[in-house]
Amino acid sequence: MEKRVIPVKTVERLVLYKRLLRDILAKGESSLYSHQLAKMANNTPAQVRRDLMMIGYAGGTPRKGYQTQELIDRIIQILDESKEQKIVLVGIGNLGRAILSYFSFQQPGFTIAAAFDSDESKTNRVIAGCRCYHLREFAEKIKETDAKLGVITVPAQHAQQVADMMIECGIKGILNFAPIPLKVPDNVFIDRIDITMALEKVAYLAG
Amino acid sequence: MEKRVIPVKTVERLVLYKRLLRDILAKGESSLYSHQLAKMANNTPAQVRRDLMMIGYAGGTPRKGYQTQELIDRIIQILDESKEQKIVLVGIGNLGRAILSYFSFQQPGFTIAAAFDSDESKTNRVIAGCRCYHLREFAEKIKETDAKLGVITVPAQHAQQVADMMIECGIKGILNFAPIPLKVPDNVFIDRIDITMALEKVAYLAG
DNA sequence: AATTACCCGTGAAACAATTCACATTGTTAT
DNA sequence: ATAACAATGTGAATTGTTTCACGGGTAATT
Repeated sequence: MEKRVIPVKTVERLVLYKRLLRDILAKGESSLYSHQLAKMANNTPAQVRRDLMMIGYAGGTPRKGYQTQELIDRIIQILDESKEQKIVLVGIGNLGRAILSYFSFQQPGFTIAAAFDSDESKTNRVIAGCRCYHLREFAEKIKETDAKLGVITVPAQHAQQVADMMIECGIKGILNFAPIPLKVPDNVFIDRIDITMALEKVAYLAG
Repeated sequence: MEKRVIPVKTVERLVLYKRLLRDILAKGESSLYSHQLAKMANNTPAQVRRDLMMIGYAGGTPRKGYQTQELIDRIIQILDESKEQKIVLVGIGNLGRAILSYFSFQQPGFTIAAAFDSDESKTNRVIAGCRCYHLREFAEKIKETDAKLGVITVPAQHAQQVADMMIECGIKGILNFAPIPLKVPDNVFIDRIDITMALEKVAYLAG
């Protein structure tokens, strides 16, 4: 019985659907059609229905659409947001701080449990409600917090060793903002957000 | 004679290859094999060769590999980095400021020409070398700078109207950090970086 | 109650991306 | 020289993703 039957692309859209559905619900719409969700998600009704099929949801009724709340519940159940996810962040530069602020007062379901840097001048304080430690305390703190997710916002040349350290300490999922791909074992999931690449891509494709 | 023959995925990898090749060159390696580049890019030799085929490059020699410099030049030529790209950014919050700092003292080829916000307390000053104006000056300043790319770092509920304004003013490529898809005409290219979605994805796939 | 219009669920088709596999060719070793 | 090798370039096969199209069912209308 395995779970990786849901393609990554579909997972991405499910996260989006969940947010859009919450907006819908907040507007008082207790039901909706696939074409409405598609319009908000910038895709097609067929895509929406296919995605819901992927998670084994067939609770729509032909003329009435889907029940907003029920659909949200189902997606949450699939994405398994039962527990509050603990995150650790390494690299308290501009981007690291921005992410700390970003998550401090939004994003239910996620808490950044601790942040780390190798620069003493950035540690032993609290930024956006998050305690900042020196890297040497990493192993210790990660045991205390039991975090399973890591965010890397250090310069490229240190990213791999930070990832290695995280994995060593039991981190199972990493979001890497450094502009290089990192090597991780198969049992660790890693995703990269490369802002410069995104801009170069936009520059090229806008040309 | 059109250019959109290169798939977006390939463009992304080309940007990466370019950076990796520069590192290679800096290390004094004047030539390399597809499998070496593949290892650094976390993909396969076949993928590398296929990507180079997409840009019409066939300058490799069977036993000797590719000439690093020549390959870099070819990629740069395809990505067309001849001119310095002017960018405008809207939304001087934590993330906006982080991106301003990020680009101020790195990223050759890109300059953030101006930044904007609707909050008076954030404007009329210089952050990371970038002048910050009130949104009402947007149209005027964009004409002065002749920027063609825009970055959106405002909250979700204002993102669409900011995009509309950008397009109105002649912006052709947009990088959107707000967590909702935006509607833009076909002649404008838009890409989205959704940090929360990325984290939710990592959380799910790491589970 | 029959008719109409609409929308869901899904098999099949179309399309896109990646990987395979091999002919070709330059390099090295004998 | 010649043989053995190693790497390229690419057609074909495979795998993954999106779109099409239609059967079936539900609600509103006549």
